[in-house]
Amino acid sequence: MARPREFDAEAALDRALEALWIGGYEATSLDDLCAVTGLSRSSFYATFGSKRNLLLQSIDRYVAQRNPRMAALLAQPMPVHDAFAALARQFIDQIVAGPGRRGCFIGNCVAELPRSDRAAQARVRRALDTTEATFRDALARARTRGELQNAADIDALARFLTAGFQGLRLVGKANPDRTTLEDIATVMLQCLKQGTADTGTSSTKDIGYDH
Amino acid sequence: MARPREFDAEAALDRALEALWIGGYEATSLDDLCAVTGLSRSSFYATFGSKRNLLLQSIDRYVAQRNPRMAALLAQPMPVHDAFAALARQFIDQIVAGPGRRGCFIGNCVAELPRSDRAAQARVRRALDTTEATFRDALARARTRGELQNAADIDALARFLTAGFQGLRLVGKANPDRTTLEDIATVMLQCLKQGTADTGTSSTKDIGYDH
DNA sequence: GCAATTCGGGACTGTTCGGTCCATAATTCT
DNA sequence: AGAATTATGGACCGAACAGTCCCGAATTGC
Repeated sequence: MARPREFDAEAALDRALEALWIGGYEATSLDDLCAVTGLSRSSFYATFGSKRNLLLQSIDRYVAQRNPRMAALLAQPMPVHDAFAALARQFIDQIVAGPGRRGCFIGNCVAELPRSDRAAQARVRRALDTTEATFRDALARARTRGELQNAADIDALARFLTAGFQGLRLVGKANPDRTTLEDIATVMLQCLKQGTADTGTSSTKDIGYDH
Repeated sequence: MARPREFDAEAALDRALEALWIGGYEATSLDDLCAVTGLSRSSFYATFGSKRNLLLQSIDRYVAQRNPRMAALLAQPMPVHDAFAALARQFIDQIVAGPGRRGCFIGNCVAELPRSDRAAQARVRRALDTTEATFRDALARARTRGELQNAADIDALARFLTAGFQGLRLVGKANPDRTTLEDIATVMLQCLKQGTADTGTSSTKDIGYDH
């Protein structure tokens, strides 16, 4: 019994997320957000409540979009090391090509948002936890496949990889140099190499990048 | 032949840097900066030129202050692994205790500053290069001491550690949990363990944290 | 087609932003 | 002492900020 809304709220959220991702929270104005979403101010407030609320929704949206894709990539039938190497390669490709040079949205938020903003801090923390859990699942599956020593601390590895990828993407944002990023990834993923170190191809450099 | 300035420009820069570090660039206003430095607006502009210029100076100042301290710590007479573990421990202590929960100023800048800001991007990139060089020096010295296999790729290790510490501090800002951070550090520093893996105490967990 | 209801454009608000400017106070040299 | 010079405080500027509001337009059920 009323006029239906003329826009797709989810699509608007996606575009707003992208704007926040590229520009940062503080530096992106409401006018910017309205322009990129195509919404008027009233529609914006009716849909998202406030700029801050949009940020929180954007964080959730980012996780909901990206995490499944990452999980799917890691679920491919290949050794864990290779799976994580594929993930690293994907990030590196995006960074070098350009579109990935905005860093990780979560990482950006962690860096920019003040400690005083409890709600936002909780969100980003949960986002990092989600990544960590996804990594842990992949590692646990690898262990049941016998790829990791049983002694291997899956929790610690997952945490390390979460931080490691954040570091990779942060450095990549400042310095989008393929060689540098591949160096980082190579050493980072050494921790996933088989315990039997004499596989013949275990130079420090070799994780499958063909350069 | 004129009235001397009544404040210490360097001390003012230090306090301004701290404010930018805590609050971020966009979220810190000129009024904030004047308040924390004690300067009036005119003195501020006479000294720093502009807010943006202050940011650039702050980045340089941060590097000039922190890097020597880090280099000194890594130059202590101990195995490289232990030296880097000491560095990690220091960061973790600061994060858990509170004052380190602002993250790394350079990392924050990388995350917040837009790609379009070429000058600032160049500065932070140089800052990361400085860290990398400091790490590389420490690793090179370790190699001459015979602590690393000659095959070890010093460059790659230095780049990895640069990214790794950034990741550690970023995660620490969002999740200041000692155990999590020690997990990250433990795995991260595995790459510095002696090639002879059977030193008896080489569980994944053990890098000297006494918890 | 008419009443009810909701949407959306954009004008509007008070505040804060980065930056400028000037009158005054403080200091030095002669 | 007085002229010259410079630092300082704070008033001031136009622009941009996040958020509010209202009224015309559009769409529904009846």
